Amino acid sequence: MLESLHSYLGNFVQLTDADIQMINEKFVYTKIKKNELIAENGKVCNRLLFVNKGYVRFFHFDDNGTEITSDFYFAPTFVTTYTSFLTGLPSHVNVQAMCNMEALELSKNDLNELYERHPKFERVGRLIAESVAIHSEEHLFMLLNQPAGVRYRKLLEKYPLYINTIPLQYIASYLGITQETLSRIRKSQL
Amino acid sequence: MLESLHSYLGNFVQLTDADIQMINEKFVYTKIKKNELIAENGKVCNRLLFVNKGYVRFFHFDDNGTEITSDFYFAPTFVTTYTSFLTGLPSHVNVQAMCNMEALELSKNDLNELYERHPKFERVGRLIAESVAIHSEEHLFMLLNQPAGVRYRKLLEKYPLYINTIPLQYIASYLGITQETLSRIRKSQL
DNA sequence: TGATTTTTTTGATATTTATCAAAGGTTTTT
DNA sequence: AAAAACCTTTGATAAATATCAAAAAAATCA
Repeated sequence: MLESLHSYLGNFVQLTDADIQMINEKFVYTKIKKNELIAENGKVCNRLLFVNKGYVRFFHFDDNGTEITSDFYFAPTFVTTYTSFLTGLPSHVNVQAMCNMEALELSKNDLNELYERHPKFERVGRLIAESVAIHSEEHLFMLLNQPAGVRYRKLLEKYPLYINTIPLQYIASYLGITQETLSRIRKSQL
Repeated sequence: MLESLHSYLGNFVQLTDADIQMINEKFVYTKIKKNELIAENGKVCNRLLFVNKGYVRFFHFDDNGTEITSDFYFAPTFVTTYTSFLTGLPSHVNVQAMCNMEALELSKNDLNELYERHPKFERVGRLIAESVAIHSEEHLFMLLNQPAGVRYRKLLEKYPLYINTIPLQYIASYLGITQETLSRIRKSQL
């Protein structure tokens, strides 16, 4: 578990033994059950989780009360409600574990302490922020001006391992369509 | 111009005289004409611009050859094709100046030198990356599962000063609709 | 200013997608 | 294994949006 985190961070910067020790001290092992909410609408999110197995779903309710899935993050990855965590404002999304998961948790205070103590972590923070920005830009591009069937095919190409295991209802709103429409698209593409 | 950059950066970190001098040395003044491309599809983008007046438009062509506007950035702001600049891969978008603009330019090499020399800039980089991530998440949320009229109204609320001055054709694809539809929406909301 | 080009609007029609209701499947729970 | 809960599919219809073509309006240029 910790090794998985080390190797994930190793993609961004080179870690010394001292760094690794600091990491091991700060991150706390947590178990999260399937469907549990990692972050909640209306509450400030002060957690940063490193998830090394499974995936999470981001969702919220639109003006009509319809549940909208806005994002998925697949392990190995950091998970937090980015906007809330960064700004300290209440989150407008929920984050839900889609499987029983094990994770390593870091509080916002501890993260800031890492930032203060070592510029290397500042760099990790920057690189992760950059990857988040790229991630959501990709989602954006997929949504813009392509018919739903094309969007679905692109999603399949991008996450071939996952899409067929995620309940259809969640994928639908991620693509900006209803479940019924996605069901028909799937059928038509067999 | 430089003062505007200092004050913009001052929102993120406290700058010392030495920092300011370093900034003044690295950033180069540039003029950019209306409609000029700041970055181009297929080319690697190695520029980071600080724009303190006007705004830029991001666009690309979809599979049918239709031009899609994917983003706007309004001064004062940094502008770059984020993904290309960060990854070193060719850009898949074009960035176009929407007015005659003046800007301060920083090369990727100089930026990296700033990062190496001073962790403070690493932090600025992180904070800017974070704000970019938030920016594109907001666009994403707007697109997800709301009828076009609602999306347009939200856009108006968010950028009241700008939307009425941006040519309608560009706003349309940003909202994920055609110009004709946007024209009708505008009419219906008078 | 008048001519030219670009942008926006309008109309008619086609296509895509949503909605609502109900029936089948699957999975989970007891 | 049966019951309950949940998820997916199907059908009929309505609503939203796209497309194509042309006219009107606005901006730019000579």
